[in-house]
Amino acid sequence: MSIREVAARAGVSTATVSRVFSRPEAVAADTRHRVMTAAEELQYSPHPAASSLAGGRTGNLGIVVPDIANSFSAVVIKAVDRQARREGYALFVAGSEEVVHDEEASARALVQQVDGLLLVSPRMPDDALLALAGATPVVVLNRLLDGIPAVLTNLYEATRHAVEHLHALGHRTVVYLAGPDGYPNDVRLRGFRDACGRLGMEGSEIGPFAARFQAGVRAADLVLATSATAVVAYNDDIGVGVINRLADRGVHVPADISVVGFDDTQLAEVVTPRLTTVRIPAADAGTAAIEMLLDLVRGRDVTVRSPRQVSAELVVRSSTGPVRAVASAAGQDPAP
Amino acid sequence: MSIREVAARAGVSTATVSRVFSRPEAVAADTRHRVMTAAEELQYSPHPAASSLAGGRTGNLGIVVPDIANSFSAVVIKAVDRQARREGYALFVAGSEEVVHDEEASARALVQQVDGLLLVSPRMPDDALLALAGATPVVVLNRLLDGIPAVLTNLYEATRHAVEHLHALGHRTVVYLAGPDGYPNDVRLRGFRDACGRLGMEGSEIGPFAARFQAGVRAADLVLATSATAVVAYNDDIGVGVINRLADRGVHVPADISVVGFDDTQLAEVVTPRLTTVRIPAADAGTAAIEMLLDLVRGRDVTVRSPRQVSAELVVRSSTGPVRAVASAAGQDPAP
DNA sequence: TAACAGAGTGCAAGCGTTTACACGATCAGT
DNA sequence: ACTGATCGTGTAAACGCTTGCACTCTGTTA
Repeated sequence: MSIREVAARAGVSTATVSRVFSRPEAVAADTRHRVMTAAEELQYSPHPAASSLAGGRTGNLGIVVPDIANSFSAVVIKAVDRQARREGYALFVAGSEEVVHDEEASARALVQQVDGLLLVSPRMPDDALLALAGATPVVVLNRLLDGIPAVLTNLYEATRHAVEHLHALGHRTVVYLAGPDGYPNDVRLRGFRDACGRLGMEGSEIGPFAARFQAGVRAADLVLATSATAVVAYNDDIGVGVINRLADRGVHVPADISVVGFDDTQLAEVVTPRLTTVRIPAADAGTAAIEMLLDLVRGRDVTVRSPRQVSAELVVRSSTGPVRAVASAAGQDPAP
Repeated sequence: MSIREVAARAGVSTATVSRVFSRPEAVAADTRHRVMTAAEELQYSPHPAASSLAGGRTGNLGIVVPDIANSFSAVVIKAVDRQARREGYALFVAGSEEVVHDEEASARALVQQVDGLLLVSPRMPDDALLALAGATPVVVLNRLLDGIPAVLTNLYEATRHAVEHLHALGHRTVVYLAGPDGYPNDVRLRGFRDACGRLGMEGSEIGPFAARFQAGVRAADLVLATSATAVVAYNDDIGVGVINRLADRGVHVPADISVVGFDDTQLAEVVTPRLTTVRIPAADAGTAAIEMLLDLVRGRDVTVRSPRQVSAELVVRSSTGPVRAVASAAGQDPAP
């Protein structure tokens, strides 16, 4: 089951067999057929480790994400896996569980056995990132660093839209529930602050929280301790956690408090009330990233291209509504 | 940055350097230190492809799942990834998107570059599975096949409990919404049928459906076309889809129809009404599977052990309730 | 003191490919 | 008929590591 036995059976040299598998068009048609039948009869297929060693290409790609079980990551992975397989690559996956050290270690471990690496919302220091990018083609999703090809979302704008939406509903005091430190949180936060500033709203922040349901549950009580009438949560999981806890405490959404999330997870469509959220097209982002990576791997584009944008947008549902008329003259509630 | 340069710098042979990295205890302490400092100064680390080729071990594990973005799969992957990294293995992930051919192809592609393979709910034919298992250590999750180490859930019993629960609530006509063909669906179905038979209930089946929210939405209308008062859905996604659509059609859960799901996804706790569901401890299952696999890989246990069980259990929430008293004598509703 | 065990190290033969280079054959252009 | 491309194939040297075997030392044991 090595190349030699195929070569012997087909009456050719190992070089020819090798070429049949790597550059078939460089081999005469009849020779090629002879080799291929021999290979099939022997159930031969090239040994990946040997190919990598000799050829320098591994045929593998790698992706490292903050949390595999997180819906956003999972969808990205799925899209990437799909595309990778279609292009004949196998995919390594590693989750950093949000700890920088593991993230770096995973990436470094992978770098030797992949042809390219995709980093999702990486939190490692700039120089670590650059070092990786020096060792293998790297594309990042959700992070901006000079010299590294990136896929970004227009989350800054989308966050502003979310805040404007709340403003339009009459909210004037609003709180942002921060997620784990890093680019994705930063850009939301900037968008939030800038929008609040521009619109003259009173915006405050609590956190950081883990990007999970339970963290949202916990956050809800902190929110109630403020005078905010609306909350912008780092992601849907947190947002839904907030909604749940608010319900337990008898606070109505959106009548008493409005909630908006991020990601447009399946969750968002399914909770009661349905969650207003900023949709981030995870699958598109994943696909865009893997495409850039493949271009890079194949050396198609040595110049580092400008970051590619996928566009997030606010999806308005039922978890946001007009602020309760506290001492307002403009009461417009119909009598029951 | 090859072993030779490290050897030269440390004044030893390449064999010694190799041993320092593979069996450090076989090298004298001072030599080891010399080698390690040399390696660090040179930023050396062994080339995986070369090690695999020469040593026959890859240091990689692989997992193939039906759908990466599905919450159950994602949690399994997360648990497996965690454990694998902890043990020094890198992890390949492949999603079959529920198509048998892709599943087989992925598994076969991986088999050459891993030391062991974990298949989650595989649907490939028995002989394909056995062929794989002949080529590399294989553990399956959610499938039973003689000679292949497996991790199973006591889903048969748990399904029975679900049906008994419905029976106790007075339901007599119940429908099962099937998921994709395969072991996981089979065992639910058997449990369902047997329980219905035993309890004298009228049980029917519709499907198969894709294991997704939208499929559940679609299924809901089919359910309403029957006279069933309760539905057992293949998983939470479908169950939640059903609930959603029923709500849209003005049918109340659980007042008019009861719904139970499987998996105890985050979704289940968050929808309104909260979903009664059979909890399958995905993380435990993943961990158990990877542990078996590692034992196998390390040759600790050549005898194929009996399938390991992780235990599913019914979690009763608000989506199941007493059947509506149609023409029953035992009305017990308090007047409003 | 001889014999021997064990620890530590080096030598060198692989592991299964890829690919630069060389070679012969075929073919077009002159 | 001669030159030079072009095509198809073979030869053989890597690629970077592991490991069986042999060797040299130190101790131990008798």
